[in-house]
Amino acid sequence: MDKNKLRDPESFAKIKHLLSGRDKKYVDILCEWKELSDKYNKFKAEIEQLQNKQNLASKEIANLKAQKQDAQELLAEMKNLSEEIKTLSEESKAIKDKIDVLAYEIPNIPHESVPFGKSDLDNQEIRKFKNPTEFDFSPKAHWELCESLNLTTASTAAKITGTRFIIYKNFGAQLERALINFMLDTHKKSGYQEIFPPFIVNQDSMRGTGQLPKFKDDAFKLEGLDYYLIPTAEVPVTNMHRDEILNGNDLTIKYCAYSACFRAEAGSAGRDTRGLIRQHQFNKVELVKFSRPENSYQELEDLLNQAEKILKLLDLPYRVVKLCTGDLGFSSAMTYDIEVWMPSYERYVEISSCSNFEDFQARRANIKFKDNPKDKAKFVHTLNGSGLAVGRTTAAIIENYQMQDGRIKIPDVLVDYMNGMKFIG
RNA sequence: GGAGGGGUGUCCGAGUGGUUUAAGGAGCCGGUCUUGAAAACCGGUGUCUUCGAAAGGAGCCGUGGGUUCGAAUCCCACCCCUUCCGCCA
Repeated sequence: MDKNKLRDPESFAKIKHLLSGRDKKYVDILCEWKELSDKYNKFKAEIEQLQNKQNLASKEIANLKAQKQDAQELLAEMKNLSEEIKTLSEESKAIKDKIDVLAYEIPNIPHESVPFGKSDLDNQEIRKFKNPTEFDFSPKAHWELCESLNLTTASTAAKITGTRFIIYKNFGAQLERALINFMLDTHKKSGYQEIFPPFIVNQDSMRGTGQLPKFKDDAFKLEGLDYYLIPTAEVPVTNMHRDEILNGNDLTIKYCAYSACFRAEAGSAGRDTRGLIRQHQFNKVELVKFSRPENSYQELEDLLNQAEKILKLLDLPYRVVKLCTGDLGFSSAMTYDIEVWMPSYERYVEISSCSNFEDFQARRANIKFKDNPKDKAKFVHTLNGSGLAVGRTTAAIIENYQMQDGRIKIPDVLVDYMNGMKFIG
């Protein structure tokens, strides 16, 4: 939280207004947080004054001892002072702990341009690419096609692991792999540096990008260890620069990374149970940027275009929506979702989420930059977006590219990645 | 998994209770000298938080506790790096 913005009454009012777009309760938390912060600062000032006294006396004691003089009186006095400081420190630490807990409860402040709204129904459609696919036969759902073409098996996955896991087989496995390579190659050509990160991270990393402490039920934690399975490559890749001061000349830094993603999906039991749409483990290619604050919204537009490029090259119908305040993720200041047309659902389904976190993650992860060694370090802005969710892309291709005879046409850009194959089936 | 060594500023590195205001060196910035450069010499050079108009104060030697009037230094726990052994794709 930027304290300078809270100090100015006008911008404080604005922040409260924007936060209320998410939920009124956050305004209360913010106010409580601010009150405690002020209180804590007063404590701290008082303690520091006493510490100064202590430091000065300490030197005097050293001098007295060096000159073999008696320091008993001063020592006794300092003992009392030491006790006093200890008591005050304990009190102030209790306040600080409360402040920290509250701080992690407060979501990012939505950008001014984010539409106010309660749910995904209030999201704003920005643009559309192609019209929903029309068929002159009755199209099948991807889970049916996967079954008939022997591309996946959910039942075997259920045996070896459990529900909401999938095994890709044969050309299904190959299509998934082809898409990963196609996506990474495409992003790399656009200047994104390729990263292959660990799929397990520590608690500090989960905290740095905002997954913890608030959303711990959504994550898989390794038993007895301070390790978590990553819910997205955003976590390891953003945290690569945790506790660093970057050279301003190196910005904007652009990364792309493939990873498996692991999500407990707490609270979504029963939704999208069939097919590839909602799994505990799925593949994703992620785009991550570290930007100068003044450029971050232009960078968001570019990031969005980069993600859209994949769908355009695959020639899949999609639309872009701007999320409203009520649908906005906890850490994000502004988010565009890209939704692909899914014939079996007869609606658009999220396939990418592109967000500007401004300095929200940078503050938690302590990522700064400076142009000159003598400058004061400033927080970077972090951004990321899926480019794209691979499993959902596979599903979208299977459904949108299906033919009456039950075969699936391979999108032109993928033919080389499929060793020249033009159809599945 | 076992045994050892280590973590100090941008880097190397000294420092085992009190002028440590973290020595010294390298690098970097500025200056002197020089036709220019190098060398030499002189000066400067970490970061974060908070109070403050400023001066200044406080914190930071891997992290968190503890002992003490006072901790880089002593004690406890943890993390990370590294070497050797074991295991292993």
